[in-house]
Amino acid sequence: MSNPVLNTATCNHGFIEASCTNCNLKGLCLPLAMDIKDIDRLDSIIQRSRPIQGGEHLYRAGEKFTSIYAVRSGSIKTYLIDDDGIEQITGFYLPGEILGFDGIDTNEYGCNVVALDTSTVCEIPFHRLEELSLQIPTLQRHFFQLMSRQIENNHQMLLTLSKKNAEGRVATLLISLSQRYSRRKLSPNAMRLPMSRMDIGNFLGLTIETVSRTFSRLQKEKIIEVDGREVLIIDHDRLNEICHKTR
Amino acid sequence: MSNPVLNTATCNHGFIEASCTNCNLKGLCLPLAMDIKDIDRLDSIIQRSRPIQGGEHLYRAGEKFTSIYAVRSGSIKTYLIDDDGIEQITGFYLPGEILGFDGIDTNEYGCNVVALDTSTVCEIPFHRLEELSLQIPTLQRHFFQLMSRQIENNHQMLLTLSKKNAEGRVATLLISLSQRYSRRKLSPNAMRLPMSRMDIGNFLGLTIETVSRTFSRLQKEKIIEVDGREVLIIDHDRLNEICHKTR
DNA sequence: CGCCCCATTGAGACGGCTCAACTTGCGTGG
DNA sequence: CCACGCAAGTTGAGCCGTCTCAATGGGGCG
Repeated sequence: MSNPVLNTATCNHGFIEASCTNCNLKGLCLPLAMDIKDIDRLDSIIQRSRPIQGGEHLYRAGEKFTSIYAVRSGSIKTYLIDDDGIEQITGFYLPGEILGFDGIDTNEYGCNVVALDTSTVCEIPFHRLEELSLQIPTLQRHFFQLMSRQIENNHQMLLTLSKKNAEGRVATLLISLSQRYSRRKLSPNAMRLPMSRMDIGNFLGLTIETVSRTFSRLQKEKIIEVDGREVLIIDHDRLNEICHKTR
Repeated sequence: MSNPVLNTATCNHGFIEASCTNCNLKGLCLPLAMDIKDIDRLDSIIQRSRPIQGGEHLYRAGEKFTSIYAVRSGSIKTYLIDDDGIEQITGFYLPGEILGFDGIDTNEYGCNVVALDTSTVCEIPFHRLEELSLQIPTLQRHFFQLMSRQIENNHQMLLTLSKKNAEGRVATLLISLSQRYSRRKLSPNAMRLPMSRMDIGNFLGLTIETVSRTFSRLQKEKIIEVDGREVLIIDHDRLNEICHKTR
């Protein structure tokens, strides 16, 4: 179970022993493109905690904003709750991805954050990150870039929700997940979805029935193979085309 | 025509004479909550240019990212173009609002930006703003906050597109515009829409016909009065309720 | 074994889209 | 000054994709 690379490993989610320097996500995550000695400074402010169980909340909308988080293992969703109880999932986060930016403005978290699987996260106290960003220009730059990327992703999502039909939306999600898996050197064609049909439907503005029917249709057309949460992408090219299907 | 407050005024869009210190948008815009001497430092890197005509582009997606922009007068829209030519308006920007954040990540602008009316903008070269942010902690903080706010706005927009019906979407846009007008001490109940029905439909994921019918219905129910682009909000409370109408 | 939850599938309803006709306002040119 | 064309908006009729409601299937767990 213990990782031979890490000399103080205590469990298979690797929290106590972790450091950015030997983290295999450092090429994706916050330390991207930083000097070794700067990574050590960043490392010293990062806190790693015990794993979060699936269904457990990391924090909720309205709580005082203190930290941003990097996903270390597992998977996480963020969601809004409207005045009258309508929920909207605003994103799924996989290892190496960073969340919590939406709390900076009001000093309260804007989203609810819950683990989909058993997950571990790195907590980065924002005020210390801010101080460090004043001292390390590449960190400040990188932080701006991460927020900018989130804005771009949201813009793409607006287009998806506004212009695409059910097939286009589902295909777009699958391609996005596939790309994010392959960035982590995992297979781009075989994946286990971390979220339920309910979550997919909520995220994409569809009912679970429509999501289910769409999966079935894509399977019948031999573009994907689906077995519950296991998805195989058979025909990547056609799936890419379907991403652009409009209403 | 010339503004008596500004001693070198040359036109009613006020570009050459402008400075943050005497700008009546400073309470909304980038200088928010900055010291006077820091505002002067910010001011010194900001460039003001000639007015942009309605329909004229400020920049296009793919061009090299150099600056962010604050709207000084008029109104501006940003939009994406998909691989196969589908356009999605990603935002409308009114005086005091800031755009261009989406270019930081890739060092290319992500959106196309075009003026809806004759407009003026303040151009803020990003690399100089970055340098200044390292020296002025409140500026760095404020910059983070502005990007965070954009992320939060986008999340709200995802909810709107994913969960609301046509009435809910149109009402949400009207309330948003109303709030932004009143922040500028303008009437929250009487406004002239800067964008066409086409733009509204594109932004909200509806056809122009549906937008038009929705305006007509809201008018028949005496919630608003519409005359082309002139809109009066008659019953603010009911319009607020309609914002939450789901599919 | 039986219960519950999640997913799938089918049948019918409905909101928004498509297509088309008509109106209105505005700029151009006779 | 009016005639004309053009762009933008409104309104109506019919269609289609997704939702709603309901029944069924399958896997995990007490």
